[in-house]
Amino acid sequence: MELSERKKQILKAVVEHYIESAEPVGSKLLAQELGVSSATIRNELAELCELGFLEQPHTSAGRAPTPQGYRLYVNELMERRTVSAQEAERIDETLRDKLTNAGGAMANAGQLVSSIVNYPAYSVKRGNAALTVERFELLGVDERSFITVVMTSDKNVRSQLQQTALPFDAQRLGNLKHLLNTHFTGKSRAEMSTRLMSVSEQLAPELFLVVSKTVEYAAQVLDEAGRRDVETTGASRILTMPEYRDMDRAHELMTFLVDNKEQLPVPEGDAPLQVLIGPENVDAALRDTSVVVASYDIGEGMRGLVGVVGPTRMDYATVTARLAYFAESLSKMFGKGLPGKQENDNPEA
Amino acid sequence: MELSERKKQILKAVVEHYIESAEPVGSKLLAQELGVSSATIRNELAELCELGFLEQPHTSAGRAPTPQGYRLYVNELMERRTVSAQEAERIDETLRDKLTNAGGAMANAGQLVSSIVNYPAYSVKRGNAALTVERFELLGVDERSFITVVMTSDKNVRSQLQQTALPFDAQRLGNLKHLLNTHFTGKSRAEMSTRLMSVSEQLAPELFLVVSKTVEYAAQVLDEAGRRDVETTGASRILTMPEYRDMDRAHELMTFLVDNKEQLPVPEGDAPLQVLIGPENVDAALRDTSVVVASYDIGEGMRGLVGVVGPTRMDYATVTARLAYFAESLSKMFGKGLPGKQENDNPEA
DNA sequence: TTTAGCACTCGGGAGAAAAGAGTGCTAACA
DNA sequence: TGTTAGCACTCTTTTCTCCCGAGTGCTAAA
Repeated sequence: MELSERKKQILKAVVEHYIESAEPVGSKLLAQELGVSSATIRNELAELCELGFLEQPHTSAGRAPTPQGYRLYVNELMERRTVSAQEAERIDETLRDKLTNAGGAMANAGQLVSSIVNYPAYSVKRGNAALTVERFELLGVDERSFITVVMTSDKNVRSQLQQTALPFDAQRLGNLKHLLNTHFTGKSRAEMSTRLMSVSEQLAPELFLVVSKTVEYAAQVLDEAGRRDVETTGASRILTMPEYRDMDRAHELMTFLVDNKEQLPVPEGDAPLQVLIGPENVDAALRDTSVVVASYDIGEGMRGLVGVVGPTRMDYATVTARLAYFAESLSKMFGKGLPGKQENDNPEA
Repeated sequence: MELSERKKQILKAVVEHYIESAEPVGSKLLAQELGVSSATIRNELAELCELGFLEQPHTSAGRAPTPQGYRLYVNELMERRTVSAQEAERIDETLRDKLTNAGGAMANAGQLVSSIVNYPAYSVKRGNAALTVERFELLGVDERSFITVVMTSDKNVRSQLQQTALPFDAQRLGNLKHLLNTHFTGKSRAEMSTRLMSVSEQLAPELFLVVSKTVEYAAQVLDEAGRRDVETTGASRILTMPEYRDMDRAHELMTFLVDNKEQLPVPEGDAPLQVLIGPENVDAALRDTSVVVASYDIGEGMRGLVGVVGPTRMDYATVTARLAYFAESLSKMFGKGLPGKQENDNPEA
């Protein structure tokens, strides 16, 4: 059944007041706002309650939205705001300031979002499990150490200094490099391991030790790049919100954000923006929080993910607008002006 | 004036009870513990109050230690425990588990300590401002991109892929590398900048662009290595402590730990363990918290730093014992079994 | 110097009462 | 038929009071 126009108006007003005050809203306030009597409003409110959009904490209290109420609000009622010029300016500035400095964009994204929307936030680095090593390089340093350089198939480069038990001259290093590049490039982690075993038979033990160490390092690099990585920030912001006056609730959510961050929602589709309200979250610990999550383009067909976590009474209009703008800006930044990829995926000034 | 033996005993008992219960301790409990009458204890307590070691929240309450009381306790009264065998085992295990995985030791140290002592903790990566580039390497990838490898004077290696506007063949790359290694190694950040300017005159503009970009990257690497870096973890642990029942206090400390972590105490001397009690902290935000901070050896004359933050009612005996043991273990791990340095200073399995 | 005894202080908890906010229902009204 | 005014009712929150208990300081005796 479609709600009457007035009911929608009332529901919208209730949601917005509740979002602002965190307190059940009564008929009086609404009456004066909509220009009808409080009795009329009360009739409507009672019906909205029966329909499941509103609820009363107790008999003689005002109404608060149910998750279903928020859902309708987000889907239909909420004005789809775009950020104001000042907000845009502020976000752009934050982006410019922080992102050009050292430090991975992913790690920072959550932090930035959190400061932009004033809720806890998280960012997800999606791992690429299909990554392989594209090229090995070995640079001699002295007799017993050399630099291993590994370039992965997504053009990231990493390197480490490696000590060896036996002396390595330039020629040996060349041979080793050739061996690595012929046997261990373009291989998955698992393939690298099996290949390592088959190679072990053909090599002197001391040499094999060096090969295995180098391959191990490469595997480690791939692991790290392939790992899905979730970072949360701004968890302490919830302490200012009335729903987290209760220490236990606050503590529960905060420890969840820190210790179980891997379980934060990571929607599959490429929807630019997604809102999960209360019980729509699969994880029990999030059953009375809402999550807004946006994806952004990091180039080369890859997408990053940032999300915001807050009470169901979250300011959806503002959060969605700002988050959308943020994701858009970030996509743009990755699209252009990226001269080359660096170790930590951080774009260069 | 030196305190009588009995006064010390009483003070010690008060501190320990208060540490455990967070509630002012009365004469009755102490009387029964020390085998004298409560009246006697009361006299002693009154004197300890006058001397500034104890205080009363209000007239008819028990006594709680003042910072001065804690200080005496830590300096003289506290039994200098060593960790029990189980504790040691647990710490060793935690260390083995976490530290061998990917991820910098410094970043992890705080996290480990926090889980070991059950208070918020922080770790400091001391920057080395005197760092220079020891060696540049350039590895051609294709016509318009090459890998820059930078080895710093502390034998760390970092690398990035770099795009160029004009095509670069092997010979040009060789020249460029030679130029970088003759002009920009062993130089401080500032020197590198001035050297860059003087070099600019002798080079074609397109070539200079590439040089400057590479040098900029090197500078960035030095910056990052030179930056003092503080990481905090476990801030949410305070929410279970009675002194942070008050949301405002909890919020204040938590935001401080997140946003102002650079202001956490970093003692200068190489004392293995240092305790800062309440107002002994310079920072106002820490005036009613205590900090225990330990330094550990990361080899090559460098020292790392880990600290614990908690209420003045911190369990000093346990914390100092565990932290000392942790720092010692960490030093040992860095001392041996470190085959070579990696990018992130993480020891290899 | 220690102890028993006692009057006193103060915070915290239990109720009771009052205040306040908001409701549902009924009856009148346009 | 939808809207409104009025009113009794419900339930929470706040305030006030009272009382209890824990603990003290002081005094006088051992």
